[in-house]
Amino acid sequence: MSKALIIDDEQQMRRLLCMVLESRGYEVCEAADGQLGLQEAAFHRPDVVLLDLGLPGMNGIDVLKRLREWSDVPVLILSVRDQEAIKVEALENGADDYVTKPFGTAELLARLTVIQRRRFTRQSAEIVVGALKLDLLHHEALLDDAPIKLTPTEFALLKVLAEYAGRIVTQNQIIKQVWAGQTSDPSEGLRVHINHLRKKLGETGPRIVNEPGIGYRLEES
Amino acid sequence: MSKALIIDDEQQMRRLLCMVLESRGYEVCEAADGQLGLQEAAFHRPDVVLLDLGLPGMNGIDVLKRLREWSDVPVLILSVRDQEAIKVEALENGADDYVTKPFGTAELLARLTVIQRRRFTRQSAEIVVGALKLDLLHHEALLDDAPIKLTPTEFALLKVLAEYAGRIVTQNQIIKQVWAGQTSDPSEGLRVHINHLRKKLGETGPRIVNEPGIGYRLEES
DNA sequence: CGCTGCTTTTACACTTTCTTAACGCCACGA
DNA sequence: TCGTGGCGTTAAGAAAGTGTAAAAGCAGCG
Repeated sequence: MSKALIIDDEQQMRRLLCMVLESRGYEVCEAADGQLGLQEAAFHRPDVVLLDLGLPGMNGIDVLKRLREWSDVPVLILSVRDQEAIKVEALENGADDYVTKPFGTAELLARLTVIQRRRFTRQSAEIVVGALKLDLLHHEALLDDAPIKLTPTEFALLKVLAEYAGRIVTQNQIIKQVWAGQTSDPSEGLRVHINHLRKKLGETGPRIVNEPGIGYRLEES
Repeated sequence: MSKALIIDDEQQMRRLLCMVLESRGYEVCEAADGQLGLQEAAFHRPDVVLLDLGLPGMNGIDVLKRLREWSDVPVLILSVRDQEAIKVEALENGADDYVTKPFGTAELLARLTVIQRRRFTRQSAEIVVGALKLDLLHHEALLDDAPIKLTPTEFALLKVLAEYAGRIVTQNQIIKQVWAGQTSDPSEGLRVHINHLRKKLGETGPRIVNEPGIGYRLEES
């Protein structure tokens, strides 16, 4: 049985979600604001979190960031419509998916199932892209089963690209995930690290393709 | 069942619209001038409003503005030909679309459906229009599930059009959203980017239709 | 203190994208 | 029939973004 945590200030919404989730066998706990939500998450260790972005007090995005400092729990965002920018920001900060209020219960449950499964598969300690294998446990990169030497920054960068292999990763996303919480502005230096990575990946490994003005994409060669 | 409110001073027109709408299952109420129209809107809370711009007394635009002070209800403008300036003004003041008298009932009903649908279908960071799918998170455009390469400007432009798919977007609205906060005046260059987009969308994708003097509309093909 | 490995900065050539301008077309009204 | 205005199309220069190399900071460590 999975444990779910609901973080939403509206009691009505909490009750609705609670009923829906319990009817599907979830064990549910609730929190009425971000502060409480973080405490509950730390205490109960839920298997999935439903987070309302329109919280009073602490911003929903901030709750997400704080949560992501120590937890990989799947997070489903609940947001009101017409907040594209905020939704994208939430996804870039580690949210797994979101639904827009008002939502159907069928859709809600479907998305919950998907993000729990995805998180489970993504949690594997290896990421394989063609001839490249990233061993997250041992912090090791293998190319054709031969280890290649990567600096910490290069490894983090390649990890981000490999997680979304085949898809575009925005420069903002890269910077947020690789240089999280740092003061310096590495936007210029990103190009240099990409350059180093390309050299180390050589001909046989995946290619790092640039999408001008947007970001990069890792492609099997 | 949806409720529709007709605001038009010509009784003949009201009767025609009434018949068309009722035959499609709408519950219809009517108002003969702007003042009454606002009262009816407040009282009956219609799901869609059909507003004639050529009203006696209160200007149609003013009715729209007053309505928009408290309501998001979709508004379809009824206007006569050769009033481009007024149509643009209406669209930029929150109208959702317009039809030009005389109009076909098929077109009228189609537009009504489109403007009512949009408000409920934005469920994810994806926008889907026929064979086209925009992935806002990954800044990626898919046509028949195959990625197509768009420049940043093209992507932003297509995003605006796709958000309002089926409805008209004025040139000003486009420019405001795509070139937000920039100094240069790209009003001339808009045509060029539209041209590029049309080529990349090809035959299978949605069509970008021009409404002379007003703006553009993205239509499923 | 100087070495070493990593990161960041700087500089410049190169590529892609954006803007601008020009021209032809078409619909419309005088 | 001829202007006129709005649009589609094309080409070229301007601007922005990218690849690459080299040097300059910046820790840790003998």
